[in-house]
Amino acid sequence: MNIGTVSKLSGVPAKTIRYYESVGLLPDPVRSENGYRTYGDQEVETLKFVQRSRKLGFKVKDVAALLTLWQDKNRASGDVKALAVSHIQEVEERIKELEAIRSTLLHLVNRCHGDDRPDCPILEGISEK
Amino acid sequence: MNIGTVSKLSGVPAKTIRYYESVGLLPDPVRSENGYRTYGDQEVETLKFVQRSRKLGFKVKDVAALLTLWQDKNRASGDVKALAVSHIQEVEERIKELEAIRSTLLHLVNRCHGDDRPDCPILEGISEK
DNA sequence: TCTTGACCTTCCCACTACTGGAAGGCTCAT
DNA sequence: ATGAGCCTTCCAGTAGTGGGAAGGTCAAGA
Repeated sequence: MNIGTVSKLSGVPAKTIRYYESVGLLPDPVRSENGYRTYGDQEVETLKFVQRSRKLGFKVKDVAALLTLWQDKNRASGDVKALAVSHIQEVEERIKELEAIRSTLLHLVNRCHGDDRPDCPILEGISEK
Repeated sequence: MNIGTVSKLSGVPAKTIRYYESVGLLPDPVRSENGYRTYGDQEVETLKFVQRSRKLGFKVKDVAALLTLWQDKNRASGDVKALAVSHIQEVEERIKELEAIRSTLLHLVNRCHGDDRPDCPILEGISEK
């Protein structure tokens, strides 16, 4: 399988696969005689795992850790849980920040008539706060 | 006022002020004979405005637009409102994404005993999903 | 056989919004 | 004169791609 095929099967763009390889998330693949990267079914699964981890918001470095644990049959599930719990906390913090932003913006927007007049509580709110 | 003073008064790091200048968010300041950037009280206010806009999650390009509107005494408040409303929508979308992530992770974490055993529903959940 | 198109390769630039550091100049106090 | 603490510019790096150039490879059709 060449990189294009793996890309289609896994849903990860070829560019991104090469990037993951360059930062050490994926091992250097076997090359065929013409220099093309060659992959098997296993790599498709690995990439799917990476893709899903990324979609859950894990950073590439965290994914590297998860991947190691995933492939380690003697792993301790506590290690994985610790990673996930810490990530949940980050996500929750981010949600709180965004909700505070949302609330402030909604407050400002609701007081702005939003027509052709220059009077604007939004700008005033930002500049006086 | 030199850049260090403006930085202290506005809360924006000197490095960041130079960066804002380099990307055109701020105009080139007057330079004194020795080449130092020279600022007045107005610039402190501008930087505070920028700082607060950024904390509300507006991108630098959006801040540039807000800044223009802020300084335009003939602006239409509708223009500002449109920017803010569009930003609120982005924020709300991001919140929804993060909440979905949070919910998935919580679900996985709750099913993981998290001890020394290798059995791990989190990794299984990510790889099978 | 030649050519076209679809692959693949590496390399570099751009993006966001800074942040850090190096190397050097200026000012003021001691 | 020397040192601290400013200031200057420029370079590089962060995360995770996207885009594109320049070139090699391969399979199929005229």
